[in-house]
Amino acid sequence: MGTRRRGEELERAILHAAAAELRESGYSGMTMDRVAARAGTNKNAIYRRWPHRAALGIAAYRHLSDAAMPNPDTGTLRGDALEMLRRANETWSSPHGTILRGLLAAAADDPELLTLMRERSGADTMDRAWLGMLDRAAARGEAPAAAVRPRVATAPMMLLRAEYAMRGIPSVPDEVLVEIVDEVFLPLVRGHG
Amino acid sequence: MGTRRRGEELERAILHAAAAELRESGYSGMTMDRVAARAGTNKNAIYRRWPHRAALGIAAYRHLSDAAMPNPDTGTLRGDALEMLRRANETWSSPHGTILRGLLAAAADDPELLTLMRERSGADTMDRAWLGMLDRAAARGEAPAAAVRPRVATAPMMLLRAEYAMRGIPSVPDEVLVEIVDEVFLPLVRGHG
DNA sequence: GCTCATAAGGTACGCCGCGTACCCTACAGG
DNA sequence: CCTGTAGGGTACGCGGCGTACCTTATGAGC
Repeated sequence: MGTRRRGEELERAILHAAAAELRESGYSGMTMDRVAARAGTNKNAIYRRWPHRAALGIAAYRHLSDAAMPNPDTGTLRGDALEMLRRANETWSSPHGTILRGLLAAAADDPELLTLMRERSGADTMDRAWLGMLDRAAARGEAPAAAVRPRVATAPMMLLRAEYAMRGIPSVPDEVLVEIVDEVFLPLVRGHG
Repeated sequence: MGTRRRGEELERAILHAAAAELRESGYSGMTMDRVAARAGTNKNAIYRRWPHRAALGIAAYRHLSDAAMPNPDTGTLRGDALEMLRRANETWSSPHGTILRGLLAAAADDPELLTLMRERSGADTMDRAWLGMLDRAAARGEAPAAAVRPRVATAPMMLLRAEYAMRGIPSVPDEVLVEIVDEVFLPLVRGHG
């Protein structure tokens, strides 16, 4: 039977299969044998490309989510912040996020993987978006200029992340997001005046 | 040879061995066979008491750390907060903390284990300590009464936790703790006026 | 077209770790 | 003294990762 796949085509097939496994079984359930079987190939082809399961997991996750970065502009700082948190919450509580958390958990005792993850999960982009948002609010006179600081900008996402880590899993209720904004973020911004 | 250990004695021996393995190899390196060998017994005795590795890990961790809860009273809110963060940072960056993080990572996709962990890791006690601290500050007139809220009280620890999750591992530098206090916690409290 | 290095496919295997089964042996308590 | 219970010893099944080794297609270069 002709047509033996090669190079890029095969690579995409593997990533596709790995992503599907991730979706269905999470990272801890993604086995190399099943990925190989599903991609209609064998483990050799995989190990020739990625050194170990974790690397494949990360690559597949990236392939799975090319999440566009939000940049809301509701006109008020409160609205923008809430919107950002809600989108993040949606992303993280989706199957997507479950996978991401699984990966993170697996990477927790492997610094190398952790940095790989951070690079590829767009955390930096996210932080910059928050800072930009704060900056626009300051320009509108809605926030003191002194509040435009990384620590302030990243605080809400940090809190959301921590909330996920605390609760077992699925989704953080919307009230919590509102609390983070109204009881922490906005007072925090105000407090910098 | 006489003296075959039984019941509680044996149980303690197992926990002791498991704790030692945790210390030396972390959770991911703690194998049942080695725990059994080190305790001078066999896996049967272990599985008769704990249903799986994770349960033993948690029990051993608890056995390992009966961490006393701090309750600093430096006279200022800033001093108290910094002290609390520093102690937490010390705990978490010690071998102890590494183990705890390993356990947490392992428990990440198992809600049952997560709740078990939370119960036993004294997170609630910690939160109450922070709230008490805030309350005393309010009583001294150092903080507005409106700032005495759980979300506010737990924010610094949440941020520290998130900081650990972000960076690969070991210890969060002291400057970060200071930033959390000066750029987030204190402005946040002030902002509730 | 032919040749040949290269990459894919097939398969089996080593290793390790978890959890279980089975049988033997000490020991406590009646 | 006898017996049930719990500990000890050992072996094993299973699954998953990563590796080894050989066979087979394929496309690039002559």
